Amino acid sequence: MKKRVLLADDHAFVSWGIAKALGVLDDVEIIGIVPDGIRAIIEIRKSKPDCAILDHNMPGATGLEVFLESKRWCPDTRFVLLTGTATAATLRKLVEAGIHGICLKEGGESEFIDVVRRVLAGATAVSAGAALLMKSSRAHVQLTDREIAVLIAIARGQTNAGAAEALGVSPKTIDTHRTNLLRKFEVNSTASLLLAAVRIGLLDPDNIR
Amino acid sequence: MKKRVLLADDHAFVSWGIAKALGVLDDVEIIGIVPDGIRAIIEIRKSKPDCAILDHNMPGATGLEVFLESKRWCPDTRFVLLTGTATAATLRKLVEAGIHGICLKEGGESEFIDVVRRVLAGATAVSAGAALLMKSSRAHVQLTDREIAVLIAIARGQTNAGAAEALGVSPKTIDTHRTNLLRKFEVNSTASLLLAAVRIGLLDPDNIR
DNA sequence: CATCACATCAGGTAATCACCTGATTTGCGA
DNA sequence: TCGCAAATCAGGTGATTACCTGATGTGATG
Repeated sequence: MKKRVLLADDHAFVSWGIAKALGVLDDVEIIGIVPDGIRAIIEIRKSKPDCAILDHNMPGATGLEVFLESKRWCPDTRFVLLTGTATAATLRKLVEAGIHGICLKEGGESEFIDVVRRVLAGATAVSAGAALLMKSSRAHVQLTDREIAVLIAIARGQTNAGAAEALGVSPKTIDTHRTNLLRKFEVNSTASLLLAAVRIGLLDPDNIR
Repeated sequence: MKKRVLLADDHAFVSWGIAKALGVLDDVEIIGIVPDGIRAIIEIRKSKPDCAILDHNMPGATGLEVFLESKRWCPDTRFVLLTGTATAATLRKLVEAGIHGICLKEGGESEFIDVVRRVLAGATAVSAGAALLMKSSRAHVQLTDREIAVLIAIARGQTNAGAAEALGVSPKTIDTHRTNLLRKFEVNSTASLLLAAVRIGLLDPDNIR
């Protein structure tokens, strides 16, 4: 009985490469290839594959989102994230969420095959590059829920007053959070604050509003 | 005589896929694979390949930069850009600079092979997806040199006064440029301005300072 | 040569931010 | 129960931004 594997990557070229790479594993059968997060969630829930290979940056939903949603419906499916652009923060979230395998595209195809093989065998596997990235990244800024909410409001172009109304608090509260954010990020303007938040993967410029 | 081809992509997994895809072309020989823009420039200049396949987002130098630098030394080398993340503005710059082939990773491997084949035959080729992206992108904001300089100063966290000193003009001039930038981007805060600039690929959050 | 975009700068006003001290409440873990 | 972090808010001050009108010089373009 072959392992049924689903691929999700918005770059068809990469999907093709993944399929080609998995060709060397003779107990693997590709049962589907989808180009975005939404279809990944739908397809995983429908076909309940033994394993899903997910990209992180996809239209519709990120690999992390696909995993969090899908594991509730398919607890037996094993998940491998294969990404080229994830930040250390994202990788940590994935590990905390209990993903089975992580692999960077920086690593070659043999590293990837190795991770998939181990995950299919029931283990968890993190490629060397991904492990290094998580370890080496400097202590990242830790924000509270409220601070993140304020950050997003600011990213939307809201003033203190606007954000206050949106969050149902006093403008002075927003002011406090804003000042705390500036302190945490060690910057001196809201403009730099947003740039710093984008840099560490906390904000996605394409995904505001 | 086989065509000598060089690959440049920071994701070894993708390079592997490219090499695998090019395997179907029996007149192609991969003479090297490099993981960043700097080494791409060095290697192209040294080995003068018949063709170079370049990623756009690489450490060291972008595909565009590699092309601009390399074509001066190797006018006979043909260049193909294969990217997953380029903005329409970047693609337009590449076309203007006279690159021979452009292909998106969204397209499958057959599309890529097709582009490479045509470029090797002496033609120029732009994949369907890339052509669509360049056409469909909304009229992008056109900034003057000075506005870009001010934008970068702001991104560095400078105030009007600081930027004025850095650029050797009056703070009032910075104020004017800033206001014009807000108008051009149709936003109402400097914070949103920077986010918008990042979104269209004008600012790289990882590359400030 | 007239026009137009670009860059420069001034003066002014209202809004907003940046930063401070200080205080209260809530909930969680030692 | 004793902190302690998080979230809430006030009052205040000075810096900075946002936006306006208007002016000048310059270089390109038709």
